[in-house]
Amino acid sequence: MSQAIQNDSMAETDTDVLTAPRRIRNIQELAKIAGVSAGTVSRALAGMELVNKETRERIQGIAREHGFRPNQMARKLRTQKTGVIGVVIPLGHERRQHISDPFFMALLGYLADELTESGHDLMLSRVIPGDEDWLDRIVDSGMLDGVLMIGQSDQFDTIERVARYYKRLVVWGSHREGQVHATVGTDNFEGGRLAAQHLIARGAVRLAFFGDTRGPEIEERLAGARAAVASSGGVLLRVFPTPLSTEDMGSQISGYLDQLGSDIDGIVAATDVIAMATLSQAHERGIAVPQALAVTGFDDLPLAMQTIPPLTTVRQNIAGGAKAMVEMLHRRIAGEETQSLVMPPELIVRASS
Amino acid sequence: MSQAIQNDSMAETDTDVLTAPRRIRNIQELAKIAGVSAGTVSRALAGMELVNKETRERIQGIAREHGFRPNQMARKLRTQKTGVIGVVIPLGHERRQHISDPFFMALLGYLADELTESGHDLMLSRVIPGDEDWLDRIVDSGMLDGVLMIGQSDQFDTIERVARYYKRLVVWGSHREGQVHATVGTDNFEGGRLAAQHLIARGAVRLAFFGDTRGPEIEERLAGARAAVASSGGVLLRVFPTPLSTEDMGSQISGYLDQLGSDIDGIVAATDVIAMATLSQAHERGIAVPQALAVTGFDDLPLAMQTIPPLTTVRQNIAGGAKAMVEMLHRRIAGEETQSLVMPPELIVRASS
DNA sequence: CGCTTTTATGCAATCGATTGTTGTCAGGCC
DNA sequence: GGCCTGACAACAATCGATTGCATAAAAGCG
Repeated sequence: MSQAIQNDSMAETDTDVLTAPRRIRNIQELAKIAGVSAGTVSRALAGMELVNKETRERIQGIAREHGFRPNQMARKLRTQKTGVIGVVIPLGHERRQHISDPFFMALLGYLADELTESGHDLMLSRVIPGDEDWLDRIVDSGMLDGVLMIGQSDQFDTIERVARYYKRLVVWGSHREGQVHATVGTDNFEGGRLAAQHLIARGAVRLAFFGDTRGPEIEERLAGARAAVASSGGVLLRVFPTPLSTEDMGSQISGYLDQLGSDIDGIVAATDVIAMATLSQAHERGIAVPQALAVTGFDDLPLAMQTIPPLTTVRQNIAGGAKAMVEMLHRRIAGEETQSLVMPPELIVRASS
Repeated sequence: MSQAIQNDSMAETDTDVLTAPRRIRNIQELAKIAGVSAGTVSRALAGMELVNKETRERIQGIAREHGFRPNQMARKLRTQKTGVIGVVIPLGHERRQHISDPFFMALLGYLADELTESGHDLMLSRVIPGDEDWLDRIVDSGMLDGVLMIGQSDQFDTIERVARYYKRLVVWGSHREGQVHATVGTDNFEGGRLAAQHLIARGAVRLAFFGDTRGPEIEERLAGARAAVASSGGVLLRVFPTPLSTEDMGSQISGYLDQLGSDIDGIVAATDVIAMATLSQAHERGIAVPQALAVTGFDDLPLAMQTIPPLTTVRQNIAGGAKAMVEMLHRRIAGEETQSLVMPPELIVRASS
C-alpha cells in the first residue's frame, strides 16, 4: 500500500463504477455478459421455468449486481399493456387553477392504494376541458390500460360519447337512468333528502342549500333536499350557489349569511368543506350553532369530526367506493360488462344540528 | 316513417362504424390510406415543414376524421423520452394505508398544475418503503423523465444514495449541510422558532410541541422551537409525538391534553392538521383558546382561516415551492447543476394565539 | 436545353424487450 | 446402435413510431 497519491474526488465523480461495475443498457448486453441469448435473459428475468434454474439464477444475479432493470417502454410496446391507469379530474365548471376539494383528494388517496395493490401505476391528469375531445385525447393516448374519473363536472355528454366506444372507463359520480358510462357513487338524492329531513325533524322550517348545482351530483343532493321539503308542509328552501374553491367560498358564504340574517334556521351544505366555511362564518357573526342555526355537511371527511361543533353530515363510503371503482375497471379491462354501483348514504348526527 | 321494427341495440353495438369509418391502428394503415409512406405520415402528424403543406393537411385531416393518434409507447421507445414525471410520496414512518396530509395534497395539486403547464404527465407513486431499493426501482423503471418527491420521511439515506447517481430528482423537504440531493423547502428551523417565539412573546411560559419528529422537517421545527425557548429564560418545552394520520390523532391529542391539564399555556403544533385537532379537543374539554391555551400551526392551509378560532400559523409558500421544484427539475433534466432552495417562512397571526 | 439546387418523399435502420418456432444435445429405451 | 423424448436455448419476427440518408421530381439558371 505504498501508493500514497490518490484522487478521491475522481472516484467520487463516477460512482457508477463503484456501485455498478459497468452500466448495462439493455438485455442484449446482459446476454453477452452471461453468454446466452437475449431471449433467454428475458425469460430468466421473468422467472420462467423454461430456463434452467442454474442459468436463471446466474442471470438474475448479474442483473442484480449491475442494477439492471429491463426497459419498461419496450416491454409495454411489445406486450401492448402499460400497467398504467389514468385518474382524471375534470374541472369543467370550476376554472380555479387548483384541485381543492379534499373529498377528491381523499378518494384519490384510496384509489392510489387500491391500484398500487393490484400492481398498477397511476397517471394523474387534472383537466380543464377546453375543447370537446379532451377525453378522447386521454383514452387514445395509448398510454393507459384504463381510466378512472373523479367527478363528472359538467361534462356528462362528453363522457357519454367517449364511453360509447371506450369501455375501460369508470367514473365516480351520479347515475342517470339509461346512461352508458359506468359509475360508482352515492345515492345523492337520498343523501340530500336525509340531510334536509333531519333538519326538519329537528324543527327547522326555513332552510337554505349552499352549493353549486352545475355538477349533477350536487344537483341531485338539492333535488333530494327539495323532496324532503315538499313532503313536509310549510318548510321553505332557498338555494345559494357556492363555489367549490376554498378561497372564494368564505366571502361568498359571508355574504349569504349577512343577506339572510336570522331569516333562516337550517343549512344543507352540499359538501363538508362548504359546511366548515359556514360554521366559521356563523361563529364570526355570533350565530350559535346549532341553537340558532343548524348545519349539515356532505361527505364525512375525517375533518368533520374535528369541527367546532362536530359536523352532522351525510357519509359517503369513500374507501369502499375506491375499491369498487378499481374492481369494476379491472372487470371491464377483462372484457366483462359491469353495472353501475349506487351506494347508500348514511346520516351521521353530530353536534352541529 | 313506416319502418316500425328497428334494432337499436344492434346499431348501438358497433358505434365505431358510425363515428369512425374504420379504426386506424397505426401509422402504416394511415399511410396506405393516404397513399404515402409511414415516414411521411409521422412527419406530417408532427407538423414538420419538411412535408408539403397540402399533403400534411390532408394527412392530418384523415387522422382527425378517423380519430387516430400515434401510439405513445412506440414514440417514447424510439425517442427515449417519456414526457412523464414521477411524483412520489414516501410513507416511511407512517405506515397508515393512506395519504392523509392535506399539505402533501395541496402541494400535489400545484405540482400537477405546473407539470401540465409544461406538457408533462404525472405519475403518482405512494410508496411504503419496505426494501431498500424502492427508489431505485422507480428511477430505473425507464418510465420517467424525472422524479419529484414530496417529503423525505425517514428515508434520508436512501434518497442520498440514489441522488448520487440519479440527477433528475428534486425533493420537497429540509436541507442539511452537505447533502447531495436537491431540495426545495421552507426554513423549518426558523419557522419553529417564529412560532415558539410568538407564543412566548404573548406570555406563554409552559409550552408543548405536538408532532412526530421522525421526519427531518418536523425535527427541525422542534429544534427551532427549542432555540426560541432557550433564548428566553424560564420557559419550559415538552415534546409529544403525534401521528400524522387523522384517525389516531384525535385520541392521541385528547390523551395529552388530559395528562397535561392546565399545566401548559401554549402549544406549538407541527402542522395545521395537528393544530386543528388540538383546537377541537381543547374546545371539547372547555379549554378557552387563546385565553387559557394559545395554539399555533404550521403550513397555512386554506382551512387554517376557517378554524374556530382562526389559526395562527407559520405559512409555507406551497404554490411557489411547487413552481420552483418543477423548474429545478427541468434544469436538472437539461443537465444543469442546481442548488437547493430554502424559502423563508412567514408567521401569520390570527386569533388562536 | 443541360445542369445545379431545392423540395418532397420513400427506404430502412433503430429503440429494447417478448415470444412462437426451430434446433441441439443428452439420456432413456427397445 | 438407432430412435424417440424432453429439456434448454438460440433465432428471428414483432410491437409502432421516428429519423438519417438516399432519391426522384420540380424548379431555377445561364
